Amino acid sequence: MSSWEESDAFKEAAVPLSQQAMGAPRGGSPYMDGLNPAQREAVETLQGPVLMLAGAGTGKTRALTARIVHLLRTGTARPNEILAVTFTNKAAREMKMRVGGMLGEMVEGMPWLGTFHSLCVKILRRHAELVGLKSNFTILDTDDQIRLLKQLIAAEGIDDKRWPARMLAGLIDAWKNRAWTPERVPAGDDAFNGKGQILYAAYQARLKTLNAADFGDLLLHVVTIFQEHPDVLDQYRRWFKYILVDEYQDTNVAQYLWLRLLAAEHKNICCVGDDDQSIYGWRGAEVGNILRFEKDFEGATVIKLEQNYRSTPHILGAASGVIAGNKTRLGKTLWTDRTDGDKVRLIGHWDGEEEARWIGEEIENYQHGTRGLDPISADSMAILVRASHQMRSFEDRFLTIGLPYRVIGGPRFYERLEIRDAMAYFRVAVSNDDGLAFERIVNTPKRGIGDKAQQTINTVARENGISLLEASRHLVEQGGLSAKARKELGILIDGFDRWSAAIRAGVDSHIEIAEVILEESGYVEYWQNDKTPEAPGRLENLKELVKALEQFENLQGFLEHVSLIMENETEDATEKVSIMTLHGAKGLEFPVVFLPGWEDGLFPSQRSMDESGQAGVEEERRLAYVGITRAEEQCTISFAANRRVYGSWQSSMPSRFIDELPPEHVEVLTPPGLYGGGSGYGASDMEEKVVNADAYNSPGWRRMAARTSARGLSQPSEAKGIVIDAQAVSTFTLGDRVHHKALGFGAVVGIEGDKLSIVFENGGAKKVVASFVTPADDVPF
DNA sequence: CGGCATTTATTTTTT
DNA sequence: ATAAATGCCG
Repeated sequence: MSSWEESDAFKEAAVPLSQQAMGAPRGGSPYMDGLNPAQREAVETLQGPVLMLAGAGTGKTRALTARIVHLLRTGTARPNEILAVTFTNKAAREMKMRVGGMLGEMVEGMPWLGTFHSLCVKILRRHAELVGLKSNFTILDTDDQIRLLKQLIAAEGIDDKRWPARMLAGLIDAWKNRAWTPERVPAGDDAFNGKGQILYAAYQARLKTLNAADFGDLLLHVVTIFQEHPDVLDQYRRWFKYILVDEYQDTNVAQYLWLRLLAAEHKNICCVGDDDQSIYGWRGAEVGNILRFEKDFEGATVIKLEQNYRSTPHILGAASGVIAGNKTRLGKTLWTDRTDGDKVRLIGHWDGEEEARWIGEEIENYQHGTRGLDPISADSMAILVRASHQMRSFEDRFLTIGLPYRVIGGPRFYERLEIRDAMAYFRVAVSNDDGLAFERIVNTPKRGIGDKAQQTINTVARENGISLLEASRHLVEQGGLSAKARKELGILIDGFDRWSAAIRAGVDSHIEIAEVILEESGYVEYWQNDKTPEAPGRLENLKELVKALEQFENLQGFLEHVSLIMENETEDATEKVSIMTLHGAKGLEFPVVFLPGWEDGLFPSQRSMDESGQAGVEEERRLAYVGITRAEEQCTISFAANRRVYGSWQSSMPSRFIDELPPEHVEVLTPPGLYGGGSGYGASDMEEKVVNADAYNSPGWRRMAARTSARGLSQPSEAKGIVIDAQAVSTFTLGDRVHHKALGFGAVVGIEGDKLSIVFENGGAKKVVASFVTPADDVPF
C-alpha cells in the first residue's frame, strides 16, 4: 500500500507485539490505547445517534475502526449485525483491513461493510422481483447508459445535437440522487425540452425489459423497496443493530433516505464526516444532511474531533483561516500540540510554465535536502490542482527534466475502451441475451455490419421478442442482410456458440476461454494492426485484464464484481511525485504539498461561481481547505499572472482565497525569475521588503493584473517579470540617473514594466528590476 | 461502409 | 491548442 495513507494513525495504533499475541488483554482494550478523550467518547458512545464531526487529520478512520472493534469486543454486536458504509471500495477495503488488524488473527468477515452501491446490490439481488427485475440483473456502465438513451431520444424524435444523451443522463442521475422515480419528478419540470420526465420513464421501462439497473438505480430501487414493502424493511431494520457511515457529508438524498429508513428501529447510527470537506455538491451530495443531523436524529450526541495529528501549526492555521470565510458550517477549531514547522509558502509567477518550472526545481531541492531539511522522497510529494488540464504543464516539465511522476485519477482501468470491449465479449459469451454488450461489439472490430444492418437486427429482435444474438442468427439463416454482413455475422455467432459452450462445459479454465475469445474474435488482431500510439498500451491492458481474471473463480464472478469495482492500483517501485486533482486528494496526506493555480476564475472556478453563486464559492473554499490540510510539513501555494487557456493567453488575479490566508502563517517568496538575469545581490533585501509590505495582501498585484490585462497581454514572452512593488515603476523616467548597489551609477535608457534598461558608467548595460536601483540623488555619499 | 474534414467543447468523479 | 465527435463524400 502507498506509504502516504494515514500513516500517522497506523503509527499510533501500534500495540506491543506481546499484547497482540495475548489476544484480549486483561482489563485493557489495546484498540483504545492512545485515543484522545474525544476519540474515546466517539468509540464508547454506542447507543443512540452519534455524529462524529472529524476535522481533517484528526484520526477519524482510526476512531471509526476502533468503534467497530469495540462493538465486537464488548459483545455488543456480532459482525453481521453491523452495517458499515463507505463511499469508495478503497475506503471499504482499508477499513476491513484495519478492523482485521485490530482484532488480531480472528478476522471474522464483516459481511455488511462496503460501499453504498455494493451493499445495495446485495440487498437488491434478494428482492429484485419487487421492482420488476430478476435477481441476476446486470449493472450498466455509463457507456451502456448513453447508448440506450441515444436510442430513446431518437425514438422520441428529438434532435440529439441540441439535446445530447449525456445531458439527459446527467439529469436522470440527478433525479435518482434525489430518490425521484419518474412519477416523483415534479409535474411541470420541463427539463430537457419538456420531455425529460417522459424519457426518464421510458428509460426505466427499457431497463426493466433488459433486466438491468444503472448505478443510481441500485440505491433508488432499494429505497423504493423499503418504502413500499414494510415487511422487507423491517427485516433489515432488525438485522442492522449498529450502523456506521463514513464521509457523511458526501451523502445524497437517496443515501440519506436509505440510512434513515434503516436506522429508524435501533437508532444506533454513527455518522462520521466533516462539513468543511464537503466537495461533491455538484454530483448530488447534500451538505445539508450533515448540518441537519441533530434535527434528523433526535437526541443525537455530537462529538467533535479537533486535535489534528497531521499538520504543522502554520499549515493548520492557514487552512483554518481560509475555511473561516464560510458561513454555512458547524464550526470546528482544529488544533495541534506540535510547535515546529515552516509557514505556508506563497509565490507568484509570470505564467503557468514558469510555475511548473519553479515547482520542478523545488521538488528537486526537497529531494536533495534544502533549507536544512532532510532529503525527502518524491513519493512524499504531491501537486494538487483544481482542474485536470492543469496537470499538463507539470507533466511536460517533469518529462523534460526527467522527474518521475504519477498521475492519479486518470481514466480508470475498467473504463478504458479496450477493457469495456473485451468485457462486452465476455458478457455476451456468458449470457447470450445481453443486448447492450452485443451491440457494443457486433461491429468491433469492423465487420462490415454497419448502422443499417444493426437496425435490421434490432427490428427483427423486437418484432419477435428475441435477443439480438438470436435475431442475428435468424437473419443469417433466413437471409435479409447483405452478403458480407451475413457472412461476418455468421462467423461471430459461431464464435459465441463455441465460447458459450466452452464456458458451460467447464473443461477449460475461464482464463483460457477469455484468451480464446479475444483471439478468435479478432479483437487482439484489431489492435495489433492499429498503428496509433495508444495501440501497444491497449494490448498491454488486455493482457492485464486476463491476468486480473486469475483472482476470480469464473467469468460470471468476474463480471459480477467488476461493474462495482474500479481498480486503479498499478504501483511500481520507482519513487514518484503524485499529480492529482484536489478532489482526488481527499483522504490522502503528503509531507510536501504544492497547490498551484490559485487564480480567480480557475480556483475558485468561474463555472462553479456562475452556476452556484455564493454556495459555489463556499464549496470551492472547502476545496482550498482540503488542499491545504493534505500537507503534513510543507505547503506551497502558487499562482500565475498569465496562463494559456484554450489556446489564447489570459491574465488573471490571484485567488481571493489567497487574501484569506492569515498573514502570520504565510511566508511570501519571490520567484528567482525576478532578478532579470542579473546578479543575485539584494535578493534577501528584496524578499524582506516584500514580506514587510505584505505584498500579496496589497493592491500591488491587483494593479499589476489590471494594468497588464488592459494592455492586452498577447505576447507574454515579450516582458517576463513581475511587478511586486508598483510604486517602483512610476519612480523612474527615461534618462534618469540611478544607482545600483552592485553595479554603481548609470542612466535609464528603457522601461519595460518594472524593468529598467540601464547603461552603467562602468561600461555595462543591463536590465534590472526597478526596485534594485535608487535615484542617484538619494544615494548618500 | 469507411476515411478524412470540419466542428465543437473544454471543472471536479465515484459507483 | 487540442481532442473528440460529427458530417460528408467516395
